[in-house]
Amino acid sequence: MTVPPAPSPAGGAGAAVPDAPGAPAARPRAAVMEDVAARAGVSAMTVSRVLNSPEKVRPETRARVLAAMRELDYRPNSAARVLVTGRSRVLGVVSFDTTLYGPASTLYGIERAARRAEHTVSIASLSSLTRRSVQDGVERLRAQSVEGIVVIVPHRSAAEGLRGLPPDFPAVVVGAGDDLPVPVAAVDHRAGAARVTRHLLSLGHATVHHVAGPGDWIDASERVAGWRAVLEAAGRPVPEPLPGDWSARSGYEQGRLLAADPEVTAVFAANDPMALGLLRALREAGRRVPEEVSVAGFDDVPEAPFFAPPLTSVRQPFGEVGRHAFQLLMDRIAGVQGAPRRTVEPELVVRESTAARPG
Amino acid sequence: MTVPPAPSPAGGAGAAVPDAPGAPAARPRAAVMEDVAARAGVSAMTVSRVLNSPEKVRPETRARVLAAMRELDYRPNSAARVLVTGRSRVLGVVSFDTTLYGPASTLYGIERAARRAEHTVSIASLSSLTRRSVQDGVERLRAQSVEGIVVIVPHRSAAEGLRGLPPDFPAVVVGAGDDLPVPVAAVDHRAGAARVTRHLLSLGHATVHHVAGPGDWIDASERVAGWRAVLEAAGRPVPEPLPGDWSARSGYEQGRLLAADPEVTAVFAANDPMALGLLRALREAGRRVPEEVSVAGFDDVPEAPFFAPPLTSVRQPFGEVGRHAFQLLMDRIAGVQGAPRRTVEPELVVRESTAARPG
DNA sequence: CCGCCGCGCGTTAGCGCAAACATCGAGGCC
DNA sequence: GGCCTCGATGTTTGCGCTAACGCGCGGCGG
Repeated sequence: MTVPPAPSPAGGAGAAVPDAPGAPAARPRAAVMEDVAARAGVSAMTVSRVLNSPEKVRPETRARVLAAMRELDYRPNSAARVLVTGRSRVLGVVSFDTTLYGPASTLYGIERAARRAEHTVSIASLSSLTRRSVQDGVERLRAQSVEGIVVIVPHRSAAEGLRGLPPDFPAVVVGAGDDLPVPVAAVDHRAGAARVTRHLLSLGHATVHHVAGPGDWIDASERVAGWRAVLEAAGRPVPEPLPGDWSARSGYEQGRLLAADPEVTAVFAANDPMALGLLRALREAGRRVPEEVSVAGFDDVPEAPFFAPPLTSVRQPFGEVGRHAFQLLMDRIAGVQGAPRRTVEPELVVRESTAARPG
Repeated sequence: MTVPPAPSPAGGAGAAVPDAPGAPAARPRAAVMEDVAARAGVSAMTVSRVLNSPEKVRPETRARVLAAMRELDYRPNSAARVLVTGRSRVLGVVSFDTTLYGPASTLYGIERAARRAEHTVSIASLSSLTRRSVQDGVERLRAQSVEGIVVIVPHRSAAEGLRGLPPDFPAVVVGAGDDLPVPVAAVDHRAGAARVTRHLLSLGHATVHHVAGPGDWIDASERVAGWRAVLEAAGRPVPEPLPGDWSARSGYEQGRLLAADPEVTAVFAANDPMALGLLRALREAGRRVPEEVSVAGFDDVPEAPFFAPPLTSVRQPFGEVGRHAFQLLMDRIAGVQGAPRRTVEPELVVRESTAARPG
């Protein structure tokens, strides 16, 4: 590819043409704006304009410049541009474990939204859930000159870690508490939990047991709150929620306890992996689902329809949350004040793991 | 030019002290090196040295400078630094769907390794698997001045999309074919598939059926190859592999076909979600696992031990692969030539979904 | 007592780009 | 037809930082 090496004897200048015909060439320095300008016979400023406000350049000139860019395989130096404009078009995402379905999906949604808006995403994952660790993650990203940050850490530590942030630094939180001075994009976990609990009650169950997520995760406590509210409103006994850690294993362990209690006819697990563990424990204990015990989860992971039995769950629109988070962040960067909250409703998906109460 | 607009009547200096006591303060411009220098009573160069080669600055001076930094909440402008040094300490990761367990885990491994080496990670996900799309992802990252790129796209399109890359651009591929001119970090899928196939044969099965991943995914074809090789070496019939798309649904659909065939006593699914679908199909068809049919998966997702029954699978050390990818990339950036290949062996994890052949 | 060395710090220059202003020619207007 | 406008391009400047070199001063050998 690429046209002749020498731009011109007159325009001499020529810094670096990619593939010199002669020798093996010791890494020809990448073309810069000046090189393009020389080749197109214009000034560097015109090249810059072609990039940033093409309508201000006569079509003919523009074409010459674009051709020169192509020929030299020119790519703008983002560092220089950021230095002078102060805008990096990069945003940071702080997350805990991007291996979990929820965070991974949200991250994915953010990234897609960012891509559409011609931004890129840098990530910082945390090795622990402490105030310090969150601060550190934010710091790592700020050091990279990101324009703003999305924090996907639905954990108390996020709120704490964010307190120190300068109030004008653009940050958005996904799914965290309501006492924060930053915009929040969230799923209404409380409504989702309420919905699934009501569903179970409507099937005739006297009450619903709950295997909760870790208490310091905000999602987890919201789900507990939604579940509890429905039980209380219905005047049903509220069993002590059993603590889990989101893992299938913890669901399994709590499931063994629950399976031993013949009173238990309906269990709501705070996420799908725990529900899966629960299903295994019940099966091992010889308690049939849903004939003897109904089980519901939360998240609606893609595999939920294939559990044994297919799992009733609450579908979280992670992609949408990601988009909202991105949009809130862009608004914030654009100078919109305040701490708005965009909440989306999750959807109950009823499958075969829940059924009428036995007897 | 330069030098303080108002260095000091006293120690006054102050370009931008974060919290001016007076008015609401219209966003006090962030402190720059010159501000720190003024406050510490040194030149900007000394401030720079404190950051980059502290041993060249007398401890006393260094302490003054550090104090000034803290007082001004100074943070170096990365764009300026990148502009002048040419090094960004950012690397890019191109991935397809970071929602899938494998890519997500690998990304996570890379990010952890990068963090330890004080690098950050930018991501670019692809909306489709085509040569163009991969090129585009790479391009987006290059435009951000990343120092190198890891491509987690174990798909034919990755190889194609990478061909156009300048040979000296640092790039590393995770788990893709061996005809690439770039370093590769991979799991030995072939060995893993062979291992699980041998395991099934050793249980007395006459042959092993296979639900494969999409043919254009390199992992998928490697697994087919490993499975096929073992069957052929053992002189067993090689059934036509059934095509899946990695999803539980596709495993389910192929499982319905397999369940209808009484000859089928052992099935190896190319990943765990498909194995899960398979399990459901067999269950629905009344074929018991493992008594009548043995099922094995690949990946060993954290939930696999809680499937019904707990799934025999092949554990992929994604974290290790991520670390290798990062290391290869760093070597490459440091100038190491060649296209080395770091392969890790996956491990067979036997659980209850596989058992001796019936009868 | 002179010259040399090297430590510790300062000065200069320039990375690549875009904002702000300058320039220049072609019309339009009365 | 002089003057003003306006569109298209050029020139200057500086974003914040670090590489490269310069300089003064104290110590040390002869």
